[in-house]
Amino acid sequence: MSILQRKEREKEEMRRLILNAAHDIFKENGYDGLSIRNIAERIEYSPATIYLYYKDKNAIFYALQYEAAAAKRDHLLPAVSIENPWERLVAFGRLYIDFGMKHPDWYDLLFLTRAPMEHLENQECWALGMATHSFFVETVQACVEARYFKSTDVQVIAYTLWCHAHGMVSLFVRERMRMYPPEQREELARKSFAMITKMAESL
Amino acid sequence: MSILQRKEREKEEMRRLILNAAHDIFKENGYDGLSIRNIAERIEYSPATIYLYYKDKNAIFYALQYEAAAAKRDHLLPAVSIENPWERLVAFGRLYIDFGMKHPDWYDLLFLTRAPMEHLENQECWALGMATHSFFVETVQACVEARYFKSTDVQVIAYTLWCHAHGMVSLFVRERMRMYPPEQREELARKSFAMITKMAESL
DNA sequence: TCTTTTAATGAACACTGTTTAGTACTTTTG
DNA sequence: CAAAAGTACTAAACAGTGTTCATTAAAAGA
Repeated sequence: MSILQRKEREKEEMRRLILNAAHDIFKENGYDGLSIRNIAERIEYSPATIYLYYKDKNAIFYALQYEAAAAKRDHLLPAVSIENPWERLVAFGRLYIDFGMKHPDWYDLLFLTRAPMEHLENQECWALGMATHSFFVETVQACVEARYFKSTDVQVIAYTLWCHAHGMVSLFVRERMRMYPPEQREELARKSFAMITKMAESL
Repeated sequence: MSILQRKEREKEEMRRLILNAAHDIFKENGYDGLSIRNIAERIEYSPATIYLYYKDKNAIFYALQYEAAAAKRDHLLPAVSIENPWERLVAFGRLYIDFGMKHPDWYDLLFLTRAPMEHLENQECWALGMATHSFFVETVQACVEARYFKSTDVQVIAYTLWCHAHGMVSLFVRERMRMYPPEQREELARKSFAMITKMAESL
């Protein structure tokens, strides 16, 4: 039976080898610069071999997306341990935006890339993202229960805050802020975050 | 001299013929389904001919983006004539979101597609977009002057509102709202818009 | 009419994702 | 141990993509 285990382990190692190569190329050249053929070249196998370990390029995309989701979760982790719900919410928001600004490629992969989501073959990634999202919603819930807001509609509050943060990051990532000089952009983002938190206080 | 005029006119007609074909294919199959070769096939010319009228595929992308910007401006036009600045601002926001929801492909082209913006060869489109944006900022300015807000930082207010609207539309367009059942999504967007306007009132 | 300029294209190049037939090696079976 | 079965891998091909260039056909100017 051990021989099957070894084969299984080797298969897993090969999958990792491919994914690591994909990850490196993605970091160097973005998703546009990532092709089955340059993955194959980097790991010194033929392009056809990759199809023995991943169904198609989408499968590799999904695997990368999972890595991005894990990186995002790790980035947001420091907020989890904050006791006070309002402070936790603010820290979460700040870290979310920080993640997007520092890792535009990963944010892109998670939220901006047109992906064939309808098949939801990407269950693990979706589950991970949902867990993070749930934590966010629960924090809003805690704030509501502690009467930090006048409104009690948890879903709408959470959604509204998320839209604002996502809007900021995606306008930044996709370079749609050219009307503001580069050095002003981060300041604007900071001020806008301060404004939305102030607005939320009297919500 | 008239012969040169005719040539110029014919050149312009050919550019329109190409762009109309591109526009049709884009509407039918999205930007992914748009290729130089299927444009050529539709207008019954060889692919190489297209390069006599457009530098490359990016040039066609820019031309389409301009059409999208014009469509957006037209969609927002009804708000312009509203006298009261606050009502004008609310109408503008509502129409902006409405445009994005009804024409996801165009919104995509304008704000979500990764485009080589750095060369800003797309001056006309940028100018058109800026004009629309300026109108928005001016409306915020008018609201500030009429003391609809406590804050007087026009730029930050405008940016914050834009981020929220853009966040809503882009999460919708890129299908990142699967945690909410489809019939709930529009309602959530409506409620969130109501919430941000209420927040803005006491801003 | 002859020459020059212009418009259009066929064919090629260098890519892309993906499939398939066939080879070489490993494991299992007789 | 040798033959059969199964597995890992790849070369080559297919159908696409954007783009370039030499060549041809037509129009314009002399």
